[in-house]
Amino acid sequence: MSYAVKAMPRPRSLTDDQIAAAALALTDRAGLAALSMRTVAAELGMGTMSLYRYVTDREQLERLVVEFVLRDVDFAPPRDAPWTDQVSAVTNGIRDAVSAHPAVVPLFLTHRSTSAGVMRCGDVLLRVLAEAGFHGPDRVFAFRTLLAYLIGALTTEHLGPLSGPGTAALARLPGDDFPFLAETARVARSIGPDEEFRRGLTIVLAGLGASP
Amino acid sequence: MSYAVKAMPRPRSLTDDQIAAAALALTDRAGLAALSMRTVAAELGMGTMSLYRYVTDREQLERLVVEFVLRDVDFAPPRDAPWTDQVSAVTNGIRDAVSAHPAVVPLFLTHRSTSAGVMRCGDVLLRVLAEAGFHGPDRVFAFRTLLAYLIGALTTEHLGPLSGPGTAALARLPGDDFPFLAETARVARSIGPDEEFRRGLTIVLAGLGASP
DNA sequence: CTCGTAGGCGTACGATGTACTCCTAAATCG
DNA sequence: CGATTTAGGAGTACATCGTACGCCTACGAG
Repeated sequence: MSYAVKAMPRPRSLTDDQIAAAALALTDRAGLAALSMRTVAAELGMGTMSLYRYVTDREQLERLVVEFVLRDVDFAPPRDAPWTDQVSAVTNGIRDAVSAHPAVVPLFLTHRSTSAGVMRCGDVLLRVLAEAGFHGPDRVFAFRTLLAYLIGALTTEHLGPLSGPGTAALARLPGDDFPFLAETARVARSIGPDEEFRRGLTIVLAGLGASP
Repeated sequence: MSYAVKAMPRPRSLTDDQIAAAALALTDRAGLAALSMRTVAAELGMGTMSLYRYVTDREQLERLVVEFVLRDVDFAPPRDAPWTDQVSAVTNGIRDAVSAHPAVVPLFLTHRSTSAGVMRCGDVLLRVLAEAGFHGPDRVFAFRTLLAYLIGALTTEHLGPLSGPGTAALARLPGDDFPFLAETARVARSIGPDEEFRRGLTIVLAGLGASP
């Protein structure tokens, strides 16, 4: 051990961001089902098993993608605006970043609790709520309600937006089986996803404002 | 063709319900990851490919499970109660049925738009909203917001209830990185999933009541 | 009893995640 | 400058998945 104690050969040729970008590009282009170790490795121009030098798991690969998408979120809620506007800013920022890549929405659900980016989102949101006067259990309920709405809205938007084919199929139903569903679907077809999300968020915020 | 026009040999030995019950039992016992064509067939005591006589797809298998779980929902909202109570009754009924089988929650997201049971839930909810005076786009927004909350709450509850290990891990964080998250997690540890769901629903209902 | 339908299932194929093992590129130190 | 050492790159292989295909046979109607 007299020499060569610190040999650091073959520097890593890939950064996490390069891997995440390749995986995200692939997913955007061919859908989440096309995301696999083999396809990502191919996208990076390397052998399948080489990818395992940079990533221990398929799960960690997915985490990289989640982190990568969330990095574009702007976390600077206007500090002197009403707290509802601040919550709106943060929530809309997250939603805009995520729904720019619809195919990866399911990954956010799976890795919700193990991603630093997701936790940063949560922390910012909780800070706004704390400054708005939410404390103790009330803050927990407010936070989880917002989170549930955000996750649910992203999910429904991803696998069946109002203006998409699912709603169209419902509207085409003969009115007998599910009359209200059919009628409402006809109204819903003309509503875009942005308006839907913002109106829903307004409803939740109104509910939050009613209690404290 | 003079005879044997109606030969119906070998009657089906399995009902949809039997298949769904077997798949559900398996999933409850061993988790959603253990649900596969082979395991369900084995649970039913038959060969793998025999299952395909009753089910065209893995997807249809999952739909059977969804339908089966939803059949236990009681759709009889108290007709002379305030509409908020009626919405609560329906929503809580769905949530109770689904969260009795936590492992299948992801299936509800995947098959949300292709299951008769799910559509029945939607129709009942829309009827209550219509009778409460919601019309046109307002009804759409109210419906989708409730749906988003329900789906989001089920999801978050499934893969990380407040009283679970995820929250505990957050509470153990050194306060430096995500101070609000850590502090809030400490408060949240003592909140049960039932209370969380009901309080969140109350918030959403308050928001719905504020607008019309 | 006969016959045709449809249930039961064994085999096989492509895709997936990943463990194991090898070869070799390259940075550091003598 | 060359030797040494460590880590990157990759081929092979295996278990598991969904499922297409085709064979055999149980069974009920005639």
